[in-house]
Amino acid sequence: MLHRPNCRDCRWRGMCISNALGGRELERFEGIAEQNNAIHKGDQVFRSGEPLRVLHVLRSGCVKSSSISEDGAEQIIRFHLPGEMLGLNSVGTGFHHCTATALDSASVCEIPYRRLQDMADRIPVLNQRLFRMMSREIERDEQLLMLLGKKSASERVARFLVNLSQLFGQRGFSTREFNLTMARREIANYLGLTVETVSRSFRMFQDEGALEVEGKHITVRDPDCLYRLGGLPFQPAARVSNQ
Amino acid sequence: MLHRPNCRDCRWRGMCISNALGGRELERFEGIAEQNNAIHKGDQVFRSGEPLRVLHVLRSGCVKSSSISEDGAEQIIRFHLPGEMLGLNSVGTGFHHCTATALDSASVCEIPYRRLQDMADRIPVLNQRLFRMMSREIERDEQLLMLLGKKSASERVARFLVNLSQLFGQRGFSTREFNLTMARREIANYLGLTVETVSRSFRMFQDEGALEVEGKHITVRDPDCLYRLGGLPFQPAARVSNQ
DNA sequence: CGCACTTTTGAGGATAGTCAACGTCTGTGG
DNA sequence: CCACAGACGTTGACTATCCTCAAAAGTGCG
Repeated sequence: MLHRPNCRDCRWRGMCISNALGGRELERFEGIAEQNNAIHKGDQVFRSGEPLRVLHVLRSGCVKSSSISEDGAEQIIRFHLPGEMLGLNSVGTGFHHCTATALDSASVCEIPYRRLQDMADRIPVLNQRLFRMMSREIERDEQLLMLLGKKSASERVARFLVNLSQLFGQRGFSTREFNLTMARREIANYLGLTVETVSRSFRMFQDEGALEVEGKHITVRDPDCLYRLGGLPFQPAARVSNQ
Repeated sequence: MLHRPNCRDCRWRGMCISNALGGRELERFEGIAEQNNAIHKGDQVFRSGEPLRVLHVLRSGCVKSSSISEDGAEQIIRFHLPGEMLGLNSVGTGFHHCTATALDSASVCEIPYRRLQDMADRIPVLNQRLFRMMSREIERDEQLLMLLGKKSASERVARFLVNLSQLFGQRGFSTREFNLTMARREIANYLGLTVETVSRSFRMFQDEGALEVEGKHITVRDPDCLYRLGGLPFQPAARVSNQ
C-alpha cells in the first residue's frame, strides 16, 4: 500500500473526502467507513438495479463500471484505480445504474450511504466535496464522449494509454512502465472498437517506436510520440491537483 | 407557456427544485431566481472556462451544451429543452467546462449559485434534489456513451428521434409531430456522424415508412418502425416520472 | 499436459466518411 | 417584391477506416 507524505491514508479512505474534515469530524468519518472487503477477479461489487446502500472506495486493485443496454450489450463506462469512489454516479436516484466488476483481486471499503448523507447534511464542506466528486465524474464521461464522437481508432487507443499513464503517475507509480489490468476486449469495449483494432493499434505504436508491448506489460519508449499519435499537440503538463 | 396540473410553474422555475420546498422556503427560493433573460439564436449563455456564478433554468427555446477539444473540435454533449437546468455539470469545480449556445430565441432565468448552495446547505431535501439532478446528468451522458460506443449510424439517428419525441411528450407536446430546432450539422456532431450520414438516415427512415421529413419538421408515421430502426425491441413504456 | 481463453495477424468486405454537385431555404438590400 | 448571397440540406460516386471472419500463436489454469 502506497503512502504519500501530503495526503496519507485519507487517499485510500475516501478519495480525500476526509481532507475536508478536521479533528473530531474526521474521527466520526473514519468511524462510519467499514473494514476492508476483499474481492476476487470477476466478482461484482454491485449490480445495476440494486439499491445504493453503500459507496465503495477502491483501496487496491482495478474495477470496471459498465452499463448493460436493453439488448444485453455491455458498455464499459470507466476503469477505476485505487483511491476512487464507486457508485457516486448513482447518488440521487438511490439505485445503481452501473455494474462494478473487479478486474483483478481488489479490496474496497464501504461507506454507508445514508450515514454519509447525514454527515453531508450537517457538514457543508463535506457536502461540497461530494458535489465536486460527482462533477468530476461528469467531466470524465464528457471527455470519453469527445473521444468516441470525434477521434479515430488509433487516437482513442493512444489517449487511453496516455490517460492511464497519468493516472498511475498521480498515484506515485511510473508513467513509463505499467501493467494493463484489463483485457484487450475490455479496452476495445470502452473505446467503442473491436479487439482486433486495439491489437493493431498497439502494433502500430510499436512500429512507430512509441511503445513496447509484452502482453499486459506496457513500456512507453517515446511519450511525445504517443501524445502525437493521440492527436495531442504536446505533452500535457502534469496535473498538480491533489485529487 | 404550458401549464400542467400536477406540476405547475415549478416546472419552469427550476426543474421541480421547488417541489422539494414548502411554503416559506419556496418563497425564499422564488426570491433568489432572477427575472427572465431573453437570448437570441447563436448567443452564448455561458462559455467554457468562465466561473460559475449562476445556474440557468431554460424557460423556453432550445440550447446546446458543447465542449471544445484542444484542437478546436466541438462535441455537443447535450440538447436542452425547456425546464432543464444548465451548468449543473460544472457544480463542484466552480468553473464551466461547457459552452451553452442558444439554437433559437430562448429565455432563461438565473439562480445565483452561491445562494442556492447556501440554501442547500440548510435544507437537506433541496440538497438531495440537486444531487439527484446531477445524477440524472450522469445517466444521460452514459446513455450517449452507449449510443456512440455500440450503435450503428442509423440506430443512433433513430434513437435520437425517439428520445426527442419522448422529451416533447413529457412536456405535453405531440410525440408524433415536432420541429427539430437543431441543424443537421449539430445532430451529426452530437451523434458522432457526418451531416451526409444523418441526411441519408432520414431518407432511409422515410423509405421505410417510419417518418415524414420536411426540412426541420418531423412527422412520425410509424413509431414502432422507428423503435425497431433504433434497435429497440418495442415501444418503451411512457415514463410516469414527474420530472 | 490439455483445454479454454486471449491475443495477434491476415484477407476481404461493409459501413460511414470524403468530395463534389446541385437544390432549397433565409435573410438582406435594392 | 424580387434578386442575390450564403448557409443549409440532399444526393451520388468513390474511398478509407474499421469490422468480420478465420486461423494460428500465446497464455493461464486445473
